[in-house]
Amino acid sequence: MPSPEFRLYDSLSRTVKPITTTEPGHLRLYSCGPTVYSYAHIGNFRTFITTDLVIRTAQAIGWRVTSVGNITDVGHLTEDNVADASGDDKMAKALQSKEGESFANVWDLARYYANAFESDWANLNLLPLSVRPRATEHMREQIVAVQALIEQGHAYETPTGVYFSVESFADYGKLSGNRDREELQVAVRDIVQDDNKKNPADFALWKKDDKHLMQWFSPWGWGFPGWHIECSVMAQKYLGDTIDLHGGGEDLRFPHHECEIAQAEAKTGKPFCDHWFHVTFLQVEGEKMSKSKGNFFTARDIFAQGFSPLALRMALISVPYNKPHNFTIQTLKDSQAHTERFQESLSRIAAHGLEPDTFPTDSPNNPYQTIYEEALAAMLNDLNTSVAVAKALEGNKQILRDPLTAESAAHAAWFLRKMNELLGIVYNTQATADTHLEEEAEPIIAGHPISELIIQRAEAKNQRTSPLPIGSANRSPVPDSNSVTPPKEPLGAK
RNA sequence: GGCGACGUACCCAAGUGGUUAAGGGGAGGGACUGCAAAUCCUUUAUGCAUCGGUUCGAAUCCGAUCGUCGCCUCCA
Repeated sequence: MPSPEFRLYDSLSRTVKPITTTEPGHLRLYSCGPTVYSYAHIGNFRTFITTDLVIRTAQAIGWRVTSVGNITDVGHLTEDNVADASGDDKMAKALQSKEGESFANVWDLARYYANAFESDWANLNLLPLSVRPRATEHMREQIVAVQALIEQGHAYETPTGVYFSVESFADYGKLSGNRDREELQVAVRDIVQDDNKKNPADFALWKKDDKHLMQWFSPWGWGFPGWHIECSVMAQKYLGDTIDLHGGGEDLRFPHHECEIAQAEAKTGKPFCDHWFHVTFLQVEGEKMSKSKGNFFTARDIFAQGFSPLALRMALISVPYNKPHNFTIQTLKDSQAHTERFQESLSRIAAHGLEPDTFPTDSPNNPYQTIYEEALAAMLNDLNTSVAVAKALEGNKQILRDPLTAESAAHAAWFLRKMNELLGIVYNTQATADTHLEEEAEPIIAGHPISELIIQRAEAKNQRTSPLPIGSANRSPVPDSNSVTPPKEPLGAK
């Protein structure tokens, strides 16, 4: 039986098109992960949940999925296009911040936040990825790739580092539309000019810097890799030269993904990836969420206000991934109520001796079959989560209306299992004792609207008061003892 | 300058040419209850930013206009 089409908007061709797999029924996808210099925020998770939904939807139509999502645990420069070596390093900066005081060094800091990230990941019911590579553990591969690019004439060494030559790769700009020379100049408008670069748009593959907090020895001396090289190298290592699908936040489209394409295709001469998805940035209470504004929330901030992780998950997917989504306290409250109604169904079903672990995987003549199929069809149509969630609620409403018998309870259990496999909003199958929330939840919701907290926080920020009203409560300044290991001497570290 | 998204009821939001414009929230009415909460039932857009066009037929396609927003810079 041919598998149904899984249609997804492709940023490269700018059309909605079916996902094709190199190997029939086997999807290989790469999703760009976070730089772990702080706790991941809800906008990060909109992106990661989108990848999770791609995986779940693919599995729902019987595909095998090999998923790779990196953790960037190298600081890089805050301004990656800046050619001089004076830019600040994200992780070094974090280490110098108030919260960073408790860490002995950047290695500890990265390890702590990477662990926190994986814990949030599980709490939000995200499926484990097949491979979760870290940049620091793939230094050799990155160095080898840079060497290859130099040998092929796509890269050159300068006194400050190694740069990729944009002119050597004709397709540079095909993803972002920054194709001609002049447009490119504007796209990278704020760069600091470095006379060592042949072209202002050339980007760093390796930075020479023997003062950097994280450094490795290379054929070009002590230094660290450019930001873009890790992803294309790790994607190709685990998924092959050509991968089926690649995604990330919309900010990564340019320059990050554009540079990944250039590096990967220049090196192998083969297409790197034919299908790209980008997740639109979240807004919060009608405003752009950004670090500089201080109105962003970590997942933990939301949990600390008494909202369940599944409620956050549901709120984040209530609007499709590629549409503007204004995240509000109202949506979060609604989602919390819906989550509780799923709980109600689960406990009624439990009265018939059925627990999620024992929910049937098969259920002939199930009256909920149609609703499930409608939800699946919505997901296959460019991840229409609004409709899929509506279907989950519709089915749940019917369950709550039904004075359950043993038979109808089994039908309901099947439905909830299938919806949960597809959307992950009914019950958590990923959280374990290791991923407990660090603090007991605060009383609740109504008295703590996020909108108020945003204002308080912004005011506090303006007045430079400390501690911040949000986030401080659940941010243990002292890392868990088991999450900190002595700084591991990495391969080639000085 | 480049790339892109959006404008549907009080609010969020689905809708990819064809019978009565999903779903959720809110609000009104009702059932249940000693009262309330919860729950259940029910009502709530002759209308889809504006104007023009294509069509037997358009919220859906095309054009123009107005408006809002995002990314390209730290950021997913």
